[in-house]
Amino acid sequence: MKLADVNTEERILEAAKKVFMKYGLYGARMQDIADTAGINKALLHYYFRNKEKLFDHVFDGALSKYFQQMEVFSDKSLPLIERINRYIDQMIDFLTEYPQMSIFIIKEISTNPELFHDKVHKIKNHKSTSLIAVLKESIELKEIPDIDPVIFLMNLHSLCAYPFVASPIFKVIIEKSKTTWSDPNNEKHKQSVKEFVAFKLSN
Amino acid sequence: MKLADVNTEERILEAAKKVFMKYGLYGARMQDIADTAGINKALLHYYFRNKEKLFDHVFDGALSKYFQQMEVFSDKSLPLIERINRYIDQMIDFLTEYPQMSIFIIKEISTNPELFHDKVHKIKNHKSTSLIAVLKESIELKEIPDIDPVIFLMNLHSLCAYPFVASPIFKVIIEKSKTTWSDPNNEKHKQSVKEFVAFKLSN
DNA sequence: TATTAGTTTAACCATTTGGTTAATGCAAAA
DNA sequence: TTTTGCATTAACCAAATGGTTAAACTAATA
Repeated sequence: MKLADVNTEERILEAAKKVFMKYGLYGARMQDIADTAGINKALLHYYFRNKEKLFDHVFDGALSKYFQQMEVFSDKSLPLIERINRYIDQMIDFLTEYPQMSIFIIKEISTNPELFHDKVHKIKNHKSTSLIAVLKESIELKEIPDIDPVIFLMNLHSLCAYPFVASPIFKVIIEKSKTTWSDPNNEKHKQSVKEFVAFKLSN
Repeated sequence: MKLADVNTEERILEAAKKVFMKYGLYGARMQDIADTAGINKALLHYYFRNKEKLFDHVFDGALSKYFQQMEVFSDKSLPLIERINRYIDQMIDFLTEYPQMSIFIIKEISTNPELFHDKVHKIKNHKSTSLIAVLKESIELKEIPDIDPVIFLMNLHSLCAYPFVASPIFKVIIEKSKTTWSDPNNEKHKQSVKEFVAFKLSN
């Protein structure tokens, strides 16, 4: 394969990301993707065969990157709270760079829940589950208070991700309340999540 | 207008809700909506003129209901923490009844951010802003600690809404961690959010 | 019973859609 | 230079799409 090929394929993928992220699988138009990539529409089929396969490619990549942010939970060289704080830093930085990523995943899961179930089992580096196991273990060892690991996990994810997901709603609320608010405020965001962690996990 | 008319219009709206919530404005098909409602497709145009107007009707309704959950923030007969706790109870109950509601709003905002900006200014019962004002006032009166009202608001909404938004992701994580988790767990959810509030707002 | 007004239907329309096909272009190898 | 294999293009296709139209239906009124 020549350099031009790599270029065309990548251009298609970048364009597809943009269009699928905005319109979803069913709302996106192949001609739009071709226009965005600056290529002839037939090339989409030449390189990716059909709309669904192109979407799969994009969605699988997004899922993979998303779950990668949770791998730090398995890093046994770090104490528990440090792993969680690393996750907070990492996830918030990741979502700052790709603000639409969470929304995209959530959107498509909402439309095709069964499909998601299949896909997520194909992700090999699936370390997202380990936080619950690690929390359970630490609870048994009395290193942390007896909390509900599932609730903690949900709260942690919620605090990290939802401000990005609901960003336009918050902007309007803030605007209407005549509050000045500089955007982005990652350090404040990270700090507030870490405070929550400290509150829940300190003896 | 006869009863049959009210019936047809309502049937269309219920069907449109289902289809728009799943596929969004651009992914939804008018024939699908008609099939779901059990009517002839031309009736969609007879009653709602075109796809966009039908969508507007559904989306405006959703937005309105969503923001209604925040009206309790303005209830001056209640102390601050009670208002917030009422909001927590209310919002979580609301999202339990309409689990797709947040996702729907977030999805459509993500696709059409400008449109949302216009629409949200038309909502009359717009009391969502008042929590920030109330928090500021209470901070000045030294009734609560000096917190960042915007961060607090974002965290509050995050903790309430995101578990519903990301429900399929959590289900997979929980399943993979071999944890038993009974669904729905509203009381635990509410309690954990209220604990957060108490943590942030107690002197 | 005939008329009227509103509701519903089936057929139709122009455009769009995802995908196919054959010809052409391009670069590398023989 | 010719051949080969891959990449790209423009035209095409059948079906789907949102929307329109006129006829038929229905119930209420005169």
